[in-house]
Amino acid sequence: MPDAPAPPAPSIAAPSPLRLEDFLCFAVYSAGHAFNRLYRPLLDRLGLTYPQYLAMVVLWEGDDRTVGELGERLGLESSTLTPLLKRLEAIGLVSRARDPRDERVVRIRLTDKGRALQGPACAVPAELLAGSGLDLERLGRLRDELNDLNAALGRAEAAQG
Amino acid sequence: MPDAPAPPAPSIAAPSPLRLEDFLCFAVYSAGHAFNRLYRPLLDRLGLTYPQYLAMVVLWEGDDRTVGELGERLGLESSTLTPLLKRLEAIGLVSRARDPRDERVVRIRLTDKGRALQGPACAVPAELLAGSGLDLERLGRLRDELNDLNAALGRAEAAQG
DNA sequence: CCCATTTATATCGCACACGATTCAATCGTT
DNA sequence: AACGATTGAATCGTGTGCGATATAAATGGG
Repeated sequence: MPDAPAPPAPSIAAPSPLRLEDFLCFAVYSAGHAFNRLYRPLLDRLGLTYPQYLAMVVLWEGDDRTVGELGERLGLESSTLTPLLKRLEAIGLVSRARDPRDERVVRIRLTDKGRALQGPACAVPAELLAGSGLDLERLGRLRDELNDLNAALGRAEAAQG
Repeated sequence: MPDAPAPPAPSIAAPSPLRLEDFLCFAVYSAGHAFNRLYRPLLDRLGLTYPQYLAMVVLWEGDDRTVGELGERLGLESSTLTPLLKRLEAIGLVSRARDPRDERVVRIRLTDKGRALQGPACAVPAELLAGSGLDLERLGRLRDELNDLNAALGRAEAAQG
């Protein structure tokens, strides 16, 4: 799979062999929406959307990246990133400029305002943690499992794509 | 958490206390995109998008549901579902009709064409499984962990929302 | 019975997300 | 030097997603 129905449900002559709860992909899909909903009110205070926040996290890790590098890190296409980065530019958090050494490349840099947002942004995950009462160690294991899954899905895509 | 950076990374005077790999929410976000990309070529043959496929799975489980019931099951708002269901209607897979007993309610029913799609659709998860070479038992555990996480995130949302 | 409230769906505006395409700049080969 | 192929980003069209709002139908209190 990824999504084969669980054996525990025998489904003897079941009318539908497809049960939504058995889909790993649906669990992932739902968790994505749940995170989005939980992050929204916190990120609203920073004036960021959730994907914009992730892009800023990458930029806080290291400045002066190309659109392609950001896309590779985030798993997004230029057709998604270009408008997103233009919005970050419009609110004054980043600058976008063609690299004079290679005019095909656009380099994304943090502005002072963008850098200043890092402090408040660091508080966000901790706030979420506090509000959820979840076991940190277990969440870490889950994250590692998901990253393994992502690697496997990436290989599957490369193999069949 | 949900997203606290892992303890294993001490980040002694690290320039950024936020590392993308440490985010559970990013692992979920990426897995969602990965599933979408893997499903796309298979679902293209059925003429469905990934969310449309999930909606059809719910309808194959049981027909004649209201928009609200589908939204509850899928975790989607009417503002998302209404256009999606209109597209399913446009390609002839479902019918949408006001309930004569309560004209506020719209009932979604499968057409013959929609029911006929169930057979081919059942093959899709198995195809994905075959193409990925993943351990079924481990995937089941991961799904269960994610569903626990979803429940916890739902509680957190209800508490703070 | 009437009006205020609630409920179910639809509409609108904004922001992803991607595939297909386009365009300019660079690279490779000759 | 020239030109075809490749690369990096942007653009376009389609389809989610959601919050805010709208609308119509049902409900309830007086």
